[in-house]
This record gives sequence, C-alpha cells and structure tokens, in this order.
Amino acid sequence: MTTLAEVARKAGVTGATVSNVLRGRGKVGNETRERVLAAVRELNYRPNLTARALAEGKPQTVALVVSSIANPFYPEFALAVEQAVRKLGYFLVVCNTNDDPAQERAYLDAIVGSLAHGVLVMNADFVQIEELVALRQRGVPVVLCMWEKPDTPPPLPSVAVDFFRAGMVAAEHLIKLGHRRIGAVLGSELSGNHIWRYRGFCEAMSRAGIDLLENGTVCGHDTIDAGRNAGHALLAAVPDLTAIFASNDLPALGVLQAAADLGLDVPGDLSVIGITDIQLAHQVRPALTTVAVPIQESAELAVEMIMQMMREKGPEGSSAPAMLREASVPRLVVRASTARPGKG
Amino acid sequence: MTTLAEVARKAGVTGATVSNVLRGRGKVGNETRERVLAAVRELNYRPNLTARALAEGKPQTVALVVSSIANPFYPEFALAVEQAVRKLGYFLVVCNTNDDPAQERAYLDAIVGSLAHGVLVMNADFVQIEELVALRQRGVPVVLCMWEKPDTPPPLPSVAVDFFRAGMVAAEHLIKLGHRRIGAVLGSELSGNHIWRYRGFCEAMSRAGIDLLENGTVCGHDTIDAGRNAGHALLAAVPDLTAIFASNDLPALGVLQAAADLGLDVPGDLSVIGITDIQLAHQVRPALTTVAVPIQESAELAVEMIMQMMREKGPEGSSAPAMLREASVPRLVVRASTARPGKG
DNA sequence: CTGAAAGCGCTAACAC
DNA sequence: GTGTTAGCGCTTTCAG
Repeated sequence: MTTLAEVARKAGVTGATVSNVLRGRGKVGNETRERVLAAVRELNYRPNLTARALAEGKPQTVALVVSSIANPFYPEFALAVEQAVRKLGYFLVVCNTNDDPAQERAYLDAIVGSLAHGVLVMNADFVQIEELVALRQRGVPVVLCMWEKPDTPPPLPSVAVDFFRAGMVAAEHLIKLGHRRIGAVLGSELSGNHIWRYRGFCEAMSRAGIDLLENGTVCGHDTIDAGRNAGHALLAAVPDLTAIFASNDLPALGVLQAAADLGLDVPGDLSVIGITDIQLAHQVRPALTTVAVPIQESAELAVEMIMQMMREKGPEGSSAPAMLREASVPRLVVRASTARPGKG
Repeated sequence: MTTLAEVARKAGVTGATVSNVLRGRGKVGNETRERVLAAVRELNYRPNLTARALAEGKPQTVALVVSSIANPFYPEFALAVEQAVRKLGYFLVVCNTNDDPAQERAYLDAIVGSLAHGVLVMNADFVQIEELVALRQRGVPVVLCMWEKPDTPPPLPSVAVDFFRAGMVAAEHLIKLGHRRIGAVLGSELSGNHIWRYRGFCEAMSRAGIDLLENGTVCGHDTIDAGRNAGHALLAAVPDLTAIFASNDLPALGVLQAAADLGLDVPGDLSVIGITDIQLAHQVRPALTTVAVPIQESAELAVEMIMQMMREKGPEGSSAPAMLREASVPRLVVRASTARPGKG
C-alpha cells in the first residue's frame, strides 16, 4: 500500500506538504503541487482513511441502526440516508439489530469505539432508548429518524413526522368517499407505535360524527402477513364493512390479500387505505391508496441534524440544534384501492 | 473517551497488559486480569476500533457493493451477508453505487484507502469489472456473489448459482403441467445477465419437443414495471399463451399485474412462474410459483470466501481459495400462480 | 508474567 | 511556502 511518505519522497517534499495539497489546506507552491499530484497519480496513492480518522479523532462514517432490514420500508429510507451522507463525504454503516438487544448493544459499543461518528436510528420503538441516551451522554451524536409521538418530547434530537395528521387524512378520504362503516387494522399494539395514526383516524371519524364500529379495530404487527390475519379477523367480526383503514402500508397490503382470499372486490366491495407510500404500494394490484410520508425529506433532515451535531463539541453541544424538526405533512395519494361504497 | 492508557493507569499496569487481557493474548496473572477487568468496567472502556484497525493494518469491516438498493432482492441478500460477517466480528459497510460509475469509483477508492478489508459485489454486471480486478491486484480481497455465466470463468473469486438449471426447472414445471404455448419475459437484454436462465428454459422446451413461440420472448429490465410492460406486449403479440416464464421474480410479478389489468385469471387463464423466490413472491396474490435460489447460502459462501482471502497474504493469495464455489441447486416452489392449462 | 518502546499512516501546530 | 515535530489509541515484539 502506497503511503503518504512514499508520495512525499517521490515528489521530493515532506509529508505535510502532500497532506496539504491533497486537502487543499495551507499554501502550497504551484509547481510543488504539480509535482505532488504527479507522484500521487503515478503511485496510485489513496489516503488511508483509518489513519486519517485516527489522527482527526473521528471516523468518516455514520451508522444507521435499524431493527429489521426485512421491512421493505428500510431500504427506501436507507437509500435516502446513504445518498445524503455520501454527498457530505461520509460512509454509511448499516447496523441491523434484528430486534435483538444483545446485537444492538454490540453495535452501540462498537460505535462508541468509534465505528461511526454519528448514529441515525430508524425505529426508535424497537430500540433500547436508554442505551441511546447513554450513548449520547458519552458524546456520540444520535438522532431519531421518525418520531411519531407528538405528545411526548423525544429524549433525543429527532425528526418528527405528523402521523396523527396522516391518520386523519386517510380517514377523511374514506369519509369523503361516503364510507361510514370503517374498520381499522393497526400495525402495532393499540398503545404502540401507531397509536397516533389511529388517534388521527378516530379524530376524523368523530369530527364527521361517525361512530367507531364495535370490534372494528384489530391490532397486529407491521407486516403483510399480520395485516392479512387482521383483515380476516376484522372481516369476520364485522362483515358489512365498506372500508378499512390500515395504520401502515404493509398491513394494508395484507388486508388486500385477505380481501382477495375472501373473493371480495377491492375497491368495489371494500376500500382499503394505508399510510407511508412504500414502493410496493403502487406495484401491487389493485394499487394501494395511501398517505405518503416524506421519506426522503425525513432522511435528509436527519442527516442534516446529525452533521450539525457532529460538527459541534461535547456531549450536549453548546449551540445545540433544535431537538425536534418536523418534516412536511403527509399527503394523500389516491390509487385504485379506494372508491365510493356500494359499487360492488 | 476513555483510552487504553487510562484503564492501564487505573489498574496500575501498562497498556500492553490491558491489551493482552482484552484480547486474551499472552499470559496474564489472574489477579492482574481481575484488576484490569474491573478498571475496564468502572471506566466503561470500549476499545477504539479505528486505532486498532490502524495498528493491525486492517479494518474490521467488509463492504457490500450493490448497484441498486431499490431492488427488493438487495435487502434479503444484505441481511444474510450482514449476519454472516457479524458472526465473525466484522461490520458491514453498504456501498450503493446507484449504477453510477463515478460513485462506484469513489467507493472503491475509499476501500483501497482501507474503508473495508474486503469487498463483496452483488450484481457483477452493473459494475465495472475491470475496476474490481484492479482492486484485487492492489491486494484487496474481492468476491462476486452471484456468478451466473457457466460458460465464462469469472475474473474474480465468485460464488456461482446454477441459473441455467433454474431456467430448466421453471420450464419443466410448466411443461409437466401440460403447457405448450409458453412465452418468456426476460429481466435483461437477451444477451444480458439473464441469458442462462433463458437458455435453461429453451433447453427444457427443446428436450420436450416444444417449439418456441414466434415473438414469444420479450426483453426488459429487472423490475416489476418492466415486467408489466413486457407482459402486456407479450400477451398482445401472442394472445393464446397459456403460460409465461419470467427470468426473475420482479418481472414475474409485473406479468401478474399485466394479467390482472387484462382481466385474465391467474392461474386459470394464464400460468406465471418466476425465479429467485424473494419474499414478495409469497406476499402477493396470487402467490407466485417460482424457482428458489439459495440466497442465504450464497451469502454465507461468499462471506466464507472473503474471510479466507482476508486471512491470507498478498494480492494473489498463496494458497488461493477455489476461485469458484457453487451454491446448491435452485428448487421449485409451487404456489398459486401456476396450474394446468385450459382451466379458465 | 509484565513493562518499555516502536510504530501503523496521517494531521496539525508551529518553526524556518 | 515548506519542513519538523508531535501525537491519535492501539498492537506487538522484545526485554526483564
């Protein structure tokens, strides 16, 4: 491996000068610069990032902690994050905890051990928040990427997405279409991560003067399979439903499948709406009507925040960045899974 | 940040000793060890990976180069890779080139600059192979993860998957079901990446004495959308098709959509089969019959190879590992998208 | 068994 | 403008 020193020798200068021309710092004579550049080219020199990181005291990497790489939402977000950090010269290290606290702990330890300069956390709920707070106290910049609890201030810098609003928008769409008997499928416990989406749904319903259905809400997980099960359960419990609100696209897709299993026509017999607008939403048939969440924007905001924190000094950052930045509001994307009721 | 030295001071020993107890090297007195461990715990010490990497001359990371994180196959493979490398104490750095040679170059430069100790490349065709070969010559371990060209020996260590066989298996399934008028949708150019899958398909057809249809093959990209377009084109050109072979699951899913668009019942009017068995395949309705490729196994083989290479010395590794290791054969997974013809 | 010392390759003051 | 000089935090011979 060619080193700085070899380049320096070949160019007849000292290491400091090479470093200077490479990083554009300090003043370097024009002809010297040329000589150095030539040597670099000739020797095919590439600076050793590890050494640089050690010398600078910080690695050029940002970590993205995700609980499950299996959720298709993950790559879309990761891609956005990767591009944002790359634009700033950083690299992305993926930390897939697989919902395993031990695995998560291992990653966080590595991060403290300067695996990464900053950490982005995707699904704060599946993660040991206290561990993250401890990490932050040790001086590691941390930001939560999708805070969805408007009632509680996040324990760490976060980007918030208004999922309450998303829930409302979804419900309003259904209501405007004329639906009254609307069921709900949640991708989390009732008290879990999706609670505000559901509250938004309920709010819209009550504003419209529509009562929630008895047994009209089924909770599950944030997966297609769970959504399918929930869909079946819901449809069995309340057969005359005309629409189903799902708290996320994955379960919504599952509901679509349940409808197919039962021979129900969507949207003729049943309308279905989700939240997020993952790619799959438009790739499935019927294409899913959903409330699009600003994925890319959230990723960019999160990266912006982490960069700012990384630029700053100690644990608590003297000129601390706003602890909460809000991404723009979710917006309705009408596709083929919703229609006026009774068309079937 | 607590350092080795601080721990050493606190334990009343020297750095070397701390290092020894931490890594289990050398002999350390039992009581000394205890003292050191106590200090470590007390100070919450975590070794600095950057410094360690510098001192050891190699980072604890492996890079995975992918051309497009958008392909849903990516996360499944990445997950398998991530878990395999983690098990060995390495970290995964994701390098998403986005099909941009400049971006790819930037990553490879960084890797030479010891971003990673070894590189796994997923989609060799979308990548500048020569660059990878150059990388290898500079001493960086590189392995190609899914070599699918049985006729050309790979230019680099690779794990091969028998896609020719996969194509045959798919076709044979259709044929055994009684189909004769079978179209093909390719997720690449005819001469492109999926050629061997297609050749396998053709081979099975000819062995069964079935002629390929005139205009019965449409080429496109490896995406759902392209598959849908191809499906429409194919169905328009050869309306009396009873089955379609797709060279990959994504295009197969697109064909499913095209069928839905046209009001065709699958599998009543049309059978569809894909290759790979990505998760989506069973999440879609009708669930896709496909030929499962050993994703996890390939990932593990690839990781095994890269680890072996990393253990060895120079560019060409004295006791070079087999340059080609083959993953087990693809196997048929029958689901709901195929049936005997003429049931519609 | 434990300590001392010499780097790994690069950066960052500060001299010249 | 360019060279000198210290490290960054850890590993690793090699003495003692």
